[in-house]
Amino acid sequence: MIDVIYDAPGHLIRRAQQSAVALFLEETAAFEVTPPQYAALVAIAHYPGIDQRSLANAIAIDRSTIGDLVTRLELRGLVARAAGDDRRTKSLTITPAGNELVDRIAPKVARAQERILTGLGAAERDQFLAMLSRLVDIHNEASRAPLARVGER
Amino acid sequence: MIDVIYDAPGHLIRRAQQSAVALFLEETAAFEVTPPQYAALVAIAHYPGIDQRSLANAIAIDRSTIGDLVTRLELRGLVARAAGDDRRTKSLTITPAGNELVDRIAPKVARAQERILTGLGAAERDQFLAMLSRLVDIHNEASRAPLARVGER
DNA sequence: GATTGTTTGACAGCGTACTGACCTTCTGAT
DNA sequence: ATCAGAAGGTCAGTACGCTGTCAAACAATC
Repeated sequence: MIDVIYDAPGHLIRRAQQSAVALFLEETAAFEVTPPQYAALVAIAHYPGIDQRSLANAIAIDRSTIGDLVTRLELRGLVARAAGDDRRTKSLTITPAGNELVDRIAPKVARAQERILTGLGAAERDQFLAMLSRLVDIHNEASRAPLARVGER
Repeated sequence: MIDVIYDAPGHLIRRAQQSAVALFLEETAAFEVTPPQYAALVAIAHYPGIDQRSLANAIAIDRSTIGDLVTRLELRGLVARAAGDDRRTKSLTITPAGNELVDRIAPKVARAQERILTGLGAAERDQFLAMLSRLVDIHNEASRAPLARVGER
């Protein structure tokens, strides 16, 4: 038995991530959207005109990953990319099709998030999420894609 | 504020995974080994002669990912790949260099795992890991790479 | 012993994540 | 007004994770 690995927090987190994604995709299969893509759509819908860098910060995605992700959303007509006032930036807005997709997929996403916590009671869920949030917060700067809420510097 | 995303278990798990990997790589930078590669090395060391499929199952890695991963370890001389008795299989063993690397890197890995839980007290760590293990266990079959310990069917 | 079905490993193709480098554009200090 | 430095976006390269497909080898059945 290689419990050194099975009990390692990092390994457990990796496996949790695998099943969380699997559950998300299972619930939302009809829509062909990945978790990061969904996060991007929601963020763009909330912050119309946001630039790519801020979007990446808002959903904790690496700056060199966000470009391709946006391209895929753009190709599907879910997002529009225009030149910003600052000509270095791209101004992102969600299209009607994108908005409709977000509305239709939201309940499925909620169900997936619900299912991820299957097995924990109500009180445990609160504890678990509180501890997880604390860890994520503490190590926010460790990753190359620290989360920075819109408006923060 | 897009709390719909910030509070979603899936998003928190994704960010936890990002920082867990970052902490691992930070601690073990000198060795140029990724978390999955380390898990593979440990598993091969524990189960000499293991085939690729069983290795993938033992560390919860997708079957179509394990081949490339083993190739990288092989190219670095950390693992040896030979034909198995069953000629479909490849029999994997760790090399002396691989063994030495595992020995030298182990304390760094332990420190990374320790750091991942920074911010939680001793009792909280136990609770957190217990809940995380339970979730991972419940959804084991949801992912394409369910963990199956060596010897299990 | 030939057929059927399963298992192993490999591969192509897509999406995410990160590193490091680059060009363009903007900002701030002088 | 100029120039150094910073910021936004892109790209090449590497690694992981998944889907789907394929050929080779094995197993089970008849």
